[in-house]
Amino acid sequence: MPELLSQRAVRLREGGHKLTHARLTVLDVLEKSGGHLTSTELLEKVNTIDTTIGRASVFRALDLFTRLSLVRPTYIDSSVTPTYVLLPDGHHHHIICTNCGRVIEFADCSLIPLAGELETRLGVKINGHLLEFYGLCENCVSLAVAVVDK
Amino acid sequence: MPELLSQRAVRLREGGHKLTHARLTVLDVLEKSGGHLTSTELLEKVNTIDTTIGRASVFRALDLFTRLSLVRPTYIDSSVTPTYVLLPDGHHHHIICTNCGRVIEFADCSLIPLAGELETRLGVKINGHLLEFYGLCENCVSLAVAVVDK
DNA sequence: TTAGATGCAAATAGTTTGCATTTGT
DNA sequence: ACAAATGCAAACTATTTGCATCTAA
Repeated sequence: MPELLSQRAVRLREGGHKLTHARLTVLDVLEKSGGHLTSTELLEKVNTIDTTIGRASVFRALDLFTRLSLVRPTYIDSSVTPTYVLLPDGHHHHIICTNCGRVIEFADCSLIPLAGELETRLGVKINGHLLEFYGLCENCVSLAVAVVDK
Repeated sequence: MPELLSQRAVRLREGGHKLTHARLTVLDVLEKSGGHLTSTELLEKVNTIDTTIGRASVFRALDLFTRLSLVRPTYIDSSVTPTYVLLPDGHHHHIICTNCGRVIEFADCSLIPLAGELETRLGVKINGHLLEFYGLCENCVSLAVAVVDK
């Protein structure tokens, strides 16, 4: 357990949730790993730190963190188990490399005006959105160029 | 099984894959549903059409379709099982009513400049995107207002 | 002190695999 | 004809639940 509380731990407490050993350990592992862990990987890492923390608590922590938007499950390529990413701020999107599966996050998105326009034009009320770009990451672009160059 | 082949079925065949009854049925269900089915929902719907189609074939079809980019697993809200969306054929996007499940399509999207900017800033190559808005459709907005008015 | 959280183990859900059989081309 | 795909059932993996106990506030 870390001595000083991370921003996210503070948000946990402010949400009226207890800062338990299990939760803080899960959060710590996520923060140190940079995210993109499957629940199984997470469980393993948590258990190398503390063998007594149970499977269920890890899942319950993930569920809670997701509801609090501290974390978000993502699905890359055809894999079936989600990987969990830390959400640095409330709003970000992904560029997914269709070659190597790498996920790049970016924060800015220019959709608010579009959302507003759709609301007035179609009479709907928009509360959120999902935006993902697909393509090649920097590495895979280079590889593709290298292949072409041959 | 639909009498005339959808665009996606054609792409399947062009990829050298057989147009089997199981695959066409899965595709048909996906296309008629507007997407966002979990594997379990999909399996159920497929089995209301044809009881003899097995679990495994549905999963194998989903896997194949994903590799061919006909479909993509996505996440909405905090649910843990992916839902499968059809990747758009032409260029259009969805507004999904989170209350009644209605899907509204719209064509215009202002993402091309953003994509271009990301390409230069991050060194990636962007080939496509998935954009969905979540909210309330016109009907459900009215209902919500009615409730508030009481 | 006590509501909320936990660990455990058992139950359930979701997915994959091996193999004999069938089917699309 | 025959490679590819299927259905089935069993294996496997991932997640959830019930409950007695513990712990952070």
